[in-house]
Amino acid sequence: MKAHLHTLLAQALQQLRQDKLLPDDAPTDIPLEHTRDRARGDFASTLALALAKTARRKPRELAEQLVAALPASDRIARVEIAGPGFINFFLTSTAHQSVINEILDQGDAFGRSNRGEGRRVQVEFVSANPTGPLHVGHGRGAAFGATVANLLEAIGYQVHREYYVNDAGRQMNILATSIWLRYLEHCGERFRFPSNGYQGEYVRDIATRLYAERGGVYMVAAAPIFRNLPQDEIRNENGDIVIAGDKEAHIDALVERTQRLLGDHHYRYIFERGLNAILDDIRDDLREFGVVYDEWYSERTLAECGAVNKTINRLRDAGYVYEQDGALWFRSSAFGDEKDRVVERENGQTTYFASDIAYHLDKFERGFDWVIDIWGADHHGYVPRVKAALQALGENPDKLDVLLVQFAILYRNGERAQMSTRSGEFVTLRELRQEVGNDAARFFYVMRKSEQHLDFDLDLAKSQSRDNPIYYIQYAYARVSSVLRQLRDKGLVRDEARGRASLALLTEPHEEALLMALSRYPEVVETVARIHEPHQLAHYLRELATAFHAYYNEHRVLVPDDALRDARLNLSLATRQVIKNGLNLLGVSAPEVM
RNA sequence: GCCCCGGUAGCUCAGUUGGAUAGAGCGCACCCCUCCUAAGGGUGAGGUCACAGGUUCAAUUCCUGUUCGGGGCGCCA
Repeated sequence: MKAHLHTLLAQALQQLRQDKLLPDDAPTDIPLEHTRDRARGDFASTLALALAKTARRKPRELAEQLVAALPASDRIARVEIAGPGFINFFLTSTAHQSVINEILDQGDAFGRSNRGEGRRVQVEFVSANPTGPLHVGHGRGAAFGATVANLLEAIGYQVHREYYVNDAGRQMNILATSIWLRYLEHCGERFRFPSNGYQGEYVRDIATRLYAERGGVYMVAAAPIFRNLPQDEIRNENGDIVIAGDKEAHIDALVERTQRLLGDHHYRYIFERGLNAILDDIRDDLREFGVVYDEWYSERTLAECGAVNKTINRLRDAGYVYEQDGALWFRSSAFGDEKDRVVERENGQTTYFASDIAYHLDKFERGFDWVIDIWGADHHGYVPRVKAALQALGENPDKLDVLLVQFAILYRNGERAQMSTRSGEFVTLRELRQEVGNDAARFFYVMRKSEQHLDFDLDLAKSQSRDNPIYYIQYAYARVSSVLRQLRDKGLVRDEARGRASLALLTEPHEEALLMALSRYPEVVETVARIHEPHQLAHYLRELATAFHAYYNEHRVLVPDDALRDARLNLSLATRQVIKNGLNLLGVSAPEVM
């Protein structure tokens, strides 16, 4: 409908241009939007106001000429000029009602479009280090990323969902070492666990499984392991330092000792066992959350195939690498970054940043038209250097969009609840899903603008009332399903064709309001997908549900009049379809019964 | 110090990229089931859109500055 009006206005604009009523340099954009107030029609355009300046004409006069030049349309009841020069369009009832047929014809496809024209876009999200289970912060990235991907798919992009697995580097070595130490504890050895080791209960679980599978083959007496290591930092229960030390140096030395004592073969095995256990857990967790990937991309394979070194060489060849203090630096400041960045350390190891450049170069070389990264907001300072690197490598940094997601803070009984009561660690995504359910979690995570801090109210997410938007929306869906069951129980049969022939009977204000809401859906999807703001879809669905509940409360669907009943059933089913389509994009289920 | 995000009703937040009288939910005060799920609907009170300038026919929206809150500024990942 909006496109139709847009075409009409474009033709009118063209007409005025031909009649030399406008200068050649007049703007060609045509503003058109839904009105907030129905008294001002269905759509309003500020075209005349926008043209007034360059044309040096009175806006109202221009508006009159534009309206006079508008081609006739049977979908428009009348056009009014209001205020300083707004052009207000009032649609016919038939035009309002026709959206029902559109929805019923298109079904699950209603709201989808081909704006993206099959262009390939990669969405990389979550990508948490595989050193432990996902926590609630990752959950927001997962829900947001999955929804952004769904939305882009809905508007015609070919979407590739990817998880970057940081399976190389220091953190993974610390994990392998932690597992081995817990394994030794399981074997009966006693020692002080390193303060910078992975303390989580899941590490013990992996160690216990390792013992069950392999027995005592990795057993080594604890005492020599810790001999002559740099002093660890030791704190008491209150967090006060009891013995000062260098915990970083301690853990690094411990990792080295672990590798030496175990030997390469055994070390690799424990490393792989830990990595796989955690990755399997993350994969299961996300799949249960409705988040599925096309690819799990390994950082290690990048290094192993020499891509990291090759990338550094390419940067060097381009003249953006220099040596200083024994390290190799990338001159990112040449591309707007605030300072240069190390790509290879004094000890010869490449940095995480170097891997990331290679990874992003690889993304571009895989031929994506558009690359989207979804990161935690704490990584925002990282954006300029990645873009700088891409530019230095001759790629177009504008093809990369980085979307930042702020933290989610859990609240229970009005108080912060970041820590799990059971383990004393960060609440995991799995615990959250078990507590509030997948639907509420998916919905609450995307309810707020991503760059806004999210206060996640656990009590609200669990409550079954109007306060809880997810129940409120799902309830609207279930109500329509319930009406259909009632219809059957009364021995009545729905006649869709009769309903379609009787749409003119839908003249109640509540029905018109509902029709208006339904007709907005395709535009909402398109806008929300384009600007990556799923929260607006969540808000739209609540508004749609509000319109339906108000209607349902005021008028009966199952009336004796066959024609009216079938028309209302079609309207109700169209509403149900749109709710389902919208919830589907958000990864939320639409239950038949509640 | 520099960078990013935010400041809108008592609370939590929207505001369709600059439009007409700034919205919703909760909370508060009332009202509505002989009737398809009251897990619902309705009425009312509640605002200097942080502050000060600027651009514009038009600013909550864009620009500059100030202020308050959150986060980030490693040869960590």
